[in-house]
Amino acid sequence: MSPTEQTTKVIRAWAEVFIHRSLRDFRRFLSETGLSHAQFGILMRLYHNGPCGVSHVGEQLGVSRAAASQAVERLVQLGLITRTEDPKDRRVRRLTLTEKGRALSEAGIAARTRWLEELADALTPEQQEAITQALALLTQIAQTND
Amino acid sequence: MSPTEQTTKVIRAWAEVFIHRSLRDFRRFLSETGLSHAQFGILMRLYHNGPCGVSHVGEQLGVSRAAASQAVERLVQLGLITRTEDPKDRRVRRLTLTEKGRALSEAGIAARTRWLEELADALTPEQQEAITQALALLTQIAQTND
DNA sequence: CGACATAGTTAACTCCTCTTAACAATTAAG
DNA sequence: CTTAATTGTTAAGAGGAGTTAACTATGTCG
Repeated sequence: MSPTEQTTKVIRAWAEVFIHRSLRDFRRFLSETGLSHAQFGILMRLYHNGPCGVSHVGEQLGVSRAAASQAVERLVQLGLITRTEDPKDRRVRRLTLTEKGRALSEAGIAARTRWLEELADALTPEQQEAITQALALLTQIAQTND
Repeated sequence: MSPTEQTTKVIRAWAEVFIHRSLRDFRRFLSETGLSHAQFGILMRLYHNGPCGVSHVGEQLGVSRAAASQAVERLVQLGLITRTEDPKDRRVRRLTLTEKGRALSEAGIAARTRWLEELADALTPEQQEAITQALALLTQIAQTND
């Protein structure tokens, strides 16, 4: 069963608003911190999925190992991640977020979600409840469908 | 009244999923079309707000007029927008989407929202209805609060 | 008209990030 | 052990996209 035309329309309108607002705030965050989009992408990878090697970062970003290595180097110099030797395979550099890196990751997430949280302020408790249930449902289905 | 801890948690989880999925599909779209993020941003500006001048594009992107002019030049060469003289003020180059540019804008929007539409497929009609109402409400409030 | 402001373009330069290629270190396979 | 594969780094160079400065064309105002 395909979504109705009405549902599709609502979804697209919502997506437009979401992307527009999130991106605007996120861009400001990036320019304040001086990080590039790709650099923050690496932080998010480590934040969500834990430590990994340099090649893995490159694959996720769709760039060569060399480019990934260079990007990692910049983040290390900024004190956002650390490179340690993996005891199981000493060829691998295990990349881990520092405290500073973790804090910055969370600040970035907050920058993208703050507008939505503020939006929730404007709702009645009943509306908040309905929204919460709807988003929780969508999130749950999305995570199992990924 | 601030949103409850539970609401905040749900919102953040939802935002994470939304950004992750949308960005992944959108990145693929960009690499397939060969457009940069900023270039697509110009298309979206024209798609949503109609024709405008070069300086206006620069302001929105937060770059100099020169940079905007160069970006516009690339889009013109790609056949995505046209530059015509504004009859009211002949200094101004009126930037307009071509048919190709409009189609590409819509394809980009679709690329970012398709996963969500597919998600709606997996819902019961009652769930779809609840989601539709919730998102419509959020969209409406967001647009008036912007 | 004449001085100044505004819209856009172009040139020269810088910065960032990518690529390929060569390399070192480590592990896996025959 | 020897050879091959894998992980990561480094160097050299290409390209994208930004900046400032100079310039043209047009509009505004005293």
